[in-house]
Amino acid sequence: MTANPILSATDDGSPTTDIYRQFRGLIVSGQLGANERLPTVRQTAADLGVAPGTAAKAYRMLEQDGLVVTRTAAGTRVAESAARLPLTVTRRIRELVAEAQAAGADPDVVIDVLRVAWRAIGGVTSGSTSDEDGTREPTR
Amino acid sequence: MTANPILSATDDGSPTTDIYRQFRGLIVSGQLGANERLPTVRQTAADLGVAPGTAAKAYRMLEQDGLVVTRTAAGTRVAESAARLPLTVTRRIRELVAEAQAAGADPDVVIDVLRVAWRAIGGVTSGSTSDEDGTREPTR
DNA sequence: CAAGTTGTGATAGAACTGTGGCACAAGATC
DNA sequence: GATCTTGTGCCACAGTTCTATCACAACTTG
Repeated sequence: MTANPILSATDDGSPTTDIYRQFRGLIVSGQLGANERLPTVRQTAADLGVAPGTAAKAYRMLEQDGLVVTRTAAGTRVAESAARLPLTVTRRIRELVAEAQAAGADPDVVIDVLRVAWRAIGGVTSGSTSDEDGTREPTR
Repeated sequence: MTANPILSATDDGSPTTDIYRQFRGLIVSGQLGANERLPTVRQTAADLGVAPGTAAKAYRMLEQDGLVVTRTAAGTRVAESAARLPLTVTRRIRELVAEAQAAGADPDVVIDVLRVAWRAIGGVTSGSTSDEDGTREPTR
C-alpha cells in the first residue's frame, strides 16, 4: 500500500493549500485524466502525514472549483468537465522547466519571476487560491 | 510618496514570505538592478499594510540569500553579486506568461502545473523558501 | 559635529490554522 | 438486504505567525 503517493510532501504554504494545489496541477495539466480517481481522503492524509480533516478540506476546494466530482462512497474522481490548460501553454511550461532545470535554477525562484512577469504584462496579479479558477472553460 | 508601490498586495502564503518572494522575483529577474535601492522597511510595511517587523524579517531573508546588501542608515540595496536567472530562462518565462494570459489562465494554476512538471522531470521538488537559493552563483 | 534616517530587537497580545479522534450519512458491493 | 467503503462534521488543544509599539544602534547628510 501507499506505493504510489501521487503527491509528494512539499512545504509551500499550509498543508491544505498544498494538497489542493498539487491535485489542481495534476488535473489541469491532464496528468490526471477525466474520471480518474484520486486517492481516498484518508490515503492522501496518510501519504502526506496530515490529519484526515485537512485532506478533506482540500478535496472540498477541488470540488468547489469543479475539478473533481465526489460521490459519497465512490470516492473522488476528476470531473469530465474539469478545466484544462491549453496544450500550447502546457508545452511552454515544459520547455521552461527543462531550460530552468538545465540552468540549475530553483523552482521557487522561477515561480517568483513568473509572478512578477505576470503582473508586468497583464496587470492583474493574483490572490485566487480560493474561488476562481481561471482556466479555460470548455464551452459546455 | 507611496506613488510607486513596487510591491502589490497578494495573499500567497504569509506576509513575510510574500514580501520576500516579490522582491526576490524583481531582483532575480533583473527588474531591480544591481545597487538599486529598495523601499525602506517602514515604507514597504506601509505599502502592504503589515507591521514593520514583518517587512524587516523579509529583508533579512533577502540579505541571507545574498540578494541585497543592507547598511544601517543607507537603506537596503540590491547586491551587485545578486544571483540572476539566465536570460534564456527569463525569456521563456515571458513567453509562457504571454501565452497563458492570452489563454485567460490564472497564474496560480499555471504555477501549479509548473510545479508538477518540475517534479515530473527533475525529481527534486521544492521546499526551499528558507535557505538555498538555487539561482546561479556567479563563481564568486 | 548635530540631526535625520534606517534597520534591529524585544515584548505582549491576538488571530489563524492544523491536529486528533470520534461518530455519522450515503452510497457501493456482493 | 447487510456490510464495507468513503466523505463529512465536530470539538478542544496546540503551535506558529502577525500585530503593534517602543527604544536602540549605526550610519549618512548638511
